[in-house]
Amino acid sequence: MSLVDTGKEIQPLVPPSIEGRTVLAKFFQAISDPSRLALLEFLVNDEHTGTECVAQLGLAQSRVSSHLLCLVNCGFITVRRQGHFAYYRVEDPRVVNLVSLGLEIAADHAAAVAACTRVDAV
Amino acid sequence: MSLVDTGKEIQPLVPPSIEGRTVLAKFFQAISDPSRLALLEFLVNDEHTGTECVAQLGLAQSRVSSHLLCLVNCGFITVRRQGHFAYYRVEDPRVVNLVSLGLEIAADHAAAVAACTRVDAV
DNA sequence: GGATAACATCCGCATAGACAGATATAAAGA
DNA sequence: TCTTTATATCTGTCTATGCGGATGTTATCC
Repeated sequence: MSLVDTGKEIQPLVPPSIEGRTVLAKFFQAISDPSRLALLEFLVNDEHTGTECVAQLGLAQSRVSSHLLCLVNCGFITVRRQGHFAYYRVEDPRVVNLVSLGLEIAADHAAAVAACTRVDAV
Repeated sequence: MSLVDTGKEIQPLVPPSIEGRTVLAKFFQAISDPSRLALLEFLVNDEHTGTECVAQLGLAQSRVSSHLLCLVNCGFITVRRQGHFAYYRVEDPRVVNLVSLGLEIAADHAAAVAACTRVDAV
């Protein structure tokens, strides 16, 4: 039951339960980190191994591995294991739409977003 | 220049600069909190004052005020000030599409998302 | 003007999470 | 088997951020 484009029908935008909202919040949190966004960019057009992702980001291998597993768990990328390699890539086209739409909205408010301290305005 | 539905053209999904990715990450982080998602749900069909939002969420007024300002800064809701009241609501229809699409994808991976510790898998 | 009400900001606290380094696991090759 | 390589997990540290309470600011009402 898609909630997209339901027009005037009053449907819950987010789950009414605390559990449901927590899951949705965690889902969005997966793409709330510059390193994980860089991984999405790197994996959107091509499949890459974990080692290639480490080289691309320049972060510790342990950190990149955790980021990749997080993105897999939350459904942003898939992993294909072959031998002792893990090949990651963005497979769900909805992910591209989601991030692109976010970028489009964020671009309209870039200055305010950058200035937003998010909690306890300085 | 919209990046949505560019088909096969290779366009950056996320900004190539660290600054751009940081802004996009902060933007998504605004909807990475159950309380702020509850506010979006509350404000998507009707305009409400800050006091009404406090009553709806059951959190401290200071906290709800910070959440609302965060959502305003990041472009998720708008505020209309009249007298000593502030009326908030979701005005940009893209916000509804963004959150709905997120919910749709998250629902397909709900169990894994809930289990995801996001960092340092237990 | 003084009191009240609505909202914003400041403060300290507690926890979540990003990070690097060390270690564990698993597969491939000598 | 032993070594090497690729990936995953564990540990400790530091910063970010959600929280309530206190205070500041502005507008309305008496």
